[in-house]
Amino acid sequence: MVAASDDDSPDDGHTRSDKGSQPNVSTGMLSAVMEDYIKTIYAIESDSDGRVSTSALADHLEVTAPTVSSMLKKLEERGLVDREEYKGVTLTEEGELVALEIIRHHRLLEAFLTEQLDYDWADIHDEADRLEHHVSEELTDRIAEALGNPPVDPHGDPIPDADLSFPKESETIRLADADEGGRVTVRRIRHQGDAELRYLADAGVRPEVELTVVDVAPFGMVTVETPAGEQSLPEEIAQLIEVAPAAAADGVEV
Amino acid sequence: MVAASDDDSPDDGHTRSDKGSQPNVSTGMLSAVMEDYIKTIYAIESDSDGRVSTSALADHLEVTAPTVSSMLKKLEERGLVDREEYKGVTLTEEGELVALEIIRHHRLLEAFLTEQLDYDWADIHDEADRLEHHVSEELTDRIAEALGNPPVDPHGDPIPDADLSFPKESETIRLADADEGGRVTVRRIRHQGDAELRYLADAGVRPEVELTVVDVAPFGMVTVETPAGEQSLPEEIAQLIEVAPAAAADGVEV
DNA sequence: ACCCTCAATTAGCCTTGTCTAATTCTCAAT
DNA sequence: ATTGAGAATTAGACAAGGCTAATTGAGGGT
Repeated sequence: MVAASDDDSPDDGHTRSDKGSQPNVSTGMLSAVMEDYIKTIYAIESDSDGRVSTSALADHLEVTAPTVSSMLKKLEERGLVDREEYKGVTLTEEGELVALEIIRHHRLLEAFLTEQLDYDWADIHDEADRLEHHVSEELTDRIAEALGNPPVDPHGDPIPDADLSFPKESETIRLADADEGGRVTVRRIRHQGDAELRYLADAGVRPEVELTVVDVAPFGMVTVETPAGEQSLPEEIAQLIEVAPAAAADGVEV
Repeated sequence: MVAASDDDSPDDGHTRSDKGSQPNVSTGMLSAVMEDYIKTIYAIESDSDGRVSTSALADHLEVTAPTVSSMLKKLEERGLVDREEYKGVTLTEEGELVALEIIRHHRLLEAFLTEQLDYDWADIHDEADRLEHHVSEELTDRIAEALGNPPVDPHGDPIPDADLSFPKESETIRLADADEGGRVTVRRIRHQGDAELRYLADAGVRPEVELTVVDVAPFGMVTVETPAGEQSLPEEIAQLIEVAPAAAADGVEV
């Protein structure tokens, strides 16, 4: 009964055949590790234009440069990145699709964890990071449906559609650049680690919340009035918060 | 295990002092593969008393016997199995706890997929098999809570509590042993592959459904009246169905 | 132009989990 | 008691991902 013809387990990146021990090279079926590289290349590409360097990847992925170097060669062979020796890589079209797929998984998982399972907004990253590589497209789509195909995740980051295109984003400015006395709605919180998220969650600053900008100090410290009270935010933090004028964004719909 | 470290010559005490490698040894971090071995050992142990043989594991896991052999040594080192050379293994207490944890993950995931995401009852196995190794205890417990801590999964298999003890099970008999003309409620469907589940799902036979046993043929073919009509089930299938008298099991409580 | 530094790559080894081929052990049948 | 079949284990390889040490390339400063 080993017959199993369509036994697809995209799960571990091991050889899937019976006897022939034929490497799964061809297309499809990336290992979780490769997916992480692709996702990270995409992320770095997104906010620092140009090629992505070996060392930048090594930093983000917390592995050594030689490890990255050899993986980049494999990704190049798979046609997922364009590589120029000693210069770094960029994602190919196909690589970008893979990245978007993973981002879709990740953000929908985050939305699901917060909305259906009552997870704390600032505490969902690790769970989603692990799960994103193991949920099927089927499950992803069902989650999306259960949530009503949300355009953004709990941090306000846009969620690619099933066809992997981003929904239209609303216009935003940095909280650090807002006018004193202005009334704004938090739209998105950019983030890398968990520390800032924790900080903001505790301060009651999260997407959908309306703020009044009380004061912008000379060196960037921003004081805002939240529903929970007044909060002072260091500039580094204020830079991560994207807001829209509260008036223009009336209601809940966008 | 090959040449370097994994020889089990009686008097080869050290060799294990490598500095560079971070031994995840101590308890806690098992690989997904190891978890699969543990889970499978538990499953085989459950319905065929005694030690679990290398070849039985090789069959179930679809790997070769030498692969199993070397893995069993590792599991023994981790204290998860008791191993007797050439005789097979049994789970230690600790190994059993690991197994129960995985079973809890698996069955709660199955329940969640069917109840909250509208998955087809017979189609959840693969998804749960992949995910069970990657969901945290936190997530597992939240899922359990969201479902109201169900005692059984969609196949009627009992779900271990958070403390890993099984809930009390209701008394059942095999459908194949039921009296002709009797009225019964389906309690549980035992299964290994997906084929029988598909068969039964299509026949409208699933847990909670009430059946009337129309006929039990000499060689085991059982004919039942389901809400959807009359169905004839081969003996192999009827043996997988556990039922309780519909009268005795009135309501939902037991 | 020439160095010197630092990033990137190559070389070589490790650990997991898997495989095939060869060997060894067990046990039931003679 | 012996033996032979079949199960289990050992031996040796391999692919994936990782690491350290050594080497090579790219560029900026003088």
